[in-house]
Amino acid sequence: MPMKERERRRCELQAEVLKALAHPIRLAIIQFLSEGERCVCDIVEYVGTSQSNISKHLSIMKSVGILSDRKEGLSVYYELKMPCALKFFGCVRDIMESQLTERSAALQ
Amino acid sequence: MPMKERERRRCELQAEVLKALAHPIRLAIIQFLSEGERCVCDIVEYVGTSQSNISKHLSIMKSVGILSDRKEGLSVYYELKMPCALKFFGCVRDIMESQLTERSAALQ
DNA sequence: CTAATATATTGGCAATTAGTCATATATTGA
DNA sequence: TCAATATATGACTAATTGCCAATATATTAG
Repeated sequence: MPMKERERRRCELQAEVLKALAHPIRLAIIQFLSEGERCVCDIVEYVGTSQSNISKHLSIMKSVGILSDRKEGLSVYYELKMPCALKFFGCVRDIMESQLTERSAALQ
Repeated sequence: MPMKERERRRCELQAEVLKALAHPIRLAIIQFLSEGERCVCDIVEYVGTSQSNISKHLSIMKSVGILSDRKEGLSVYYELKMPCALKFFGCVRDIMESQLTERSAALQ
């Protein structure tokens, strides 16, 4: 039997959050923020791309609730609101590793 | 200090896996497969889009190791290789709910 | 071999996304 | 008030993604 409308909407909402995670720069930011809140200038230095680019990625993650921000003087500090994301990355890493294992096994 | 090259590559690989998760139809398929392996025809019926569309989504997920497949006669059965994904969805749901709470609080 | 069925693939187009550059906004200090 | 600094936003382009329709491939039955 076909899926329910309610289920469909739930998937759409989840996909929005996941899309906001699914970018290498945004993952790097999350990784960096896992150590604690940081100002935009430090994130720019760490990731190594333009300030406007970082600012856009931050606003994408903030808009879905992954990050929160706090202004202090000229600086804006961002904080990770989704510590569980880090656990998940371990799971993603397992997938990647088993993939590598399979690929190298296929080469034997 | 700027992030290391190795770290950058790790983020790129992780982003590939996350991108393969970050689509409403693909999440619906994962949800469906969490109950056990299913053939393509059943997935098509459950999700309710074209067969070619489902087939493409399946191949995207298979290519990054989220799914595996097994052929039996005319049918191809897909299986979820990433049970941890389901745990993560609980975390995503928390984010979504706290977002809703904040939004409705903002309306008060 | 031929027809029927299940699945995969291809081409083309519309929509979305990522990045850059330039500019706007906000805060602070002089 | 003015200059300097940190961050955000808007316009634009290039690249990517998602979908459909049509077609290709593979398996089985007869």
